[in-house]
Amino acid sequence: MDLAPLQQRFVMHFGEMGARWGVNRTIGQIYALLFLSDRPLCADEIVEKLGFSRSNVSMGLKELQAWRLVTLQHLPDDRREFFSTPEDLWEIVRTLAEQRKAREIDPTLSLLRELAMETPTSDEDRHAQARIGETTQLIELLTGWYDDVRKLDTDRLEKLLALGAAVQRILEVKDRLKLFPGGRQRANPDKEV
Amino acid sequence: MDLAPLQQRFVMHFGEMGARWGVNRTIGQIYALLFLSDRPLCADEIVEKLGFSRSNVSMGLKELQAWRLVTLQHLPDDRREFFSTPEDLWEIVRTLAEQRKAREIDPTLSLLRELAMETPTSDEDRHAQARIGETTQLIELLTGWYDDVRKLDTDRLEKLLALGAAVQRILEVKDRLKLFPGGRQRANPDKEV
DNA sequence: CATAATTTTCAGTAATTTCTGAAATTCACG
DNA sequence: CGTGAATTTCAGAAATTACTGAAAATTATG
Repeated sequence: MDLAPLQQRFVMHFGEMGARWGVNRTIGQIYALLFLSDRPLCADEIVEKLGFSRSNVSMGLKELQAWRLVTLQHLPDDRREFFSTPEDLWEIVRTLAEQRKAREIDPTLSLLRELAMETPTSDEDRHAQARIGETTQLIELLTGWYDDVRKLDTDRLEKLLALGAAVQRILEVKDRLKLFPGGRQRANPDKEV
Repeated sequence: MDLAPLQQRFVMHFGEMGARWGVNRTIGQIYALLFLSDRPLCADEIVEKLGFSRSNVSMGLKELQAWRLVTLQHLPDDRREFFSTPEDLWEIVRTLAEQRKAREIDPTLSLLRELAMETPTSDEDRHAQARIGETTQLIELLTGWYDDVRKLDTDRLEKLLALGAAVQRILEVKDRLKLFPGGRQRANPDKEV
C-alpha cells in the first residue's frame, strides 16, 4: 500500500467500518480513498494505492456505482474510466440514507404490512400480530418523518438540526399560544397531530 | 423449526436482516423470536423453536445481552434463565440507536478528530485533511441533534416526528416574528443556537 | 458439600464470503 | 473490421465467520 500516513489511517478505518455498513473491506477502502482524493482516480491508480487485485477493484467499483456512491467520468484524450465521490457531503449523506432505506427498511416494511393482513391461527399468533402492527406504525412514523425532512434544502436542514431539542421549546410556545389565546383560535384544539 | 407460519416468516426475515445490522443470522432470529413472544423464553425453548445448537443459542443470547437488547429474568421455582425484549418499542429504538452510535459513530469521530490534528505533509494531505474536517463537522451536527432529541420523552418525540417538515413552517413563523417584532424582543437576535 | 440441572467455553469443522488470476469481453480508434 | 488498451467475468483458492458437540464451569438445592 502506497499512501501517506494520514490517508492510510482513514482508509483503514473505513475498511473496517465498511463491514458494518453492508459493504466489505475492499469497498470501504476504495470509497475512503476516492473520498479523500483531490481528483478522480482510475482503477489502476486504486490498485496501486491499495494493493488489491485489478479484478477486485473492478468489482468494488461496480458495487459502489450500484450504491450511487461514486460517479464515473472520462477525461479528455484518455480511454480509462475515472471515479470520484461528490464534493458536497450532504449529497453523500442523502444518498446513503436513501440507499439504506431502500435496502433495509422498505423490504421490512412491506413484509410487516403483509404479515399484518394474515389471519392469526392462535393466541400466540394474535399477540405476534399485535406486535407486528405496533412495529409497522413506528417504522411508518420514522420513515414519514424522513420523507419530510429529506425534501428540505440543505440550508434549512442544517438549521433544523442545529436547533436540536430547542425546537421543542418553540413548539411549546406554539401550544401555549393556542391555550391562552390572544390571536386567531383553532377550531378544535384537542385534535393534535 | 417449530413455528407458526406468521412467526416463521418474521423470524426468517430478521435473520437475513440481522447481517445488515451487525449481528449474524442466529442472533437476528433469536431476537425476532423473543420480540414476538408473549412471554419470556428459556434457551431450550429457543433451541426447540429455531433448531440451532444449544451452544449457539447461548452465544447468541450473550451477544444480545451485550447489546442490551434482551433482558434476563428468573421465574419462581425455576432455575432456568428466561429472556425477553422490552414491551415498549421506543425503548428498543433508543437502545438500538445508542448502541449503533457507540459502535460505529463514536470510534469514527474520535479518529477523525485525531487526524484533524496531524500536520499535513503534502498538498494531497492538505486536501484530505480539509475533507476530514468537513466530515467531522457534519457528524458533530448530526450527533448533536441526536443527543438533543434523545432526551425528549416519548410523547414529545412522537409529536415532533409526526410534525415532520411542518416544523419548518413554524420556524419560519418564529423568524418572521423576530424580524417584525410586536412582543418582547431578544437581546441579541444574531446569536443563534 | 455432593448432586444434578443449567450454562459456558472452546477446539475443530462447516459454511460463507472475499479475493485472485486467467480468460473473455468491450470498446475506441486507426 | 482489426488491434490493443481497458474492463469484466468467473472458477477456484484463501480467508473469514458461523456453528457444533464434548467437556468444563457454574449454580441452586437437598
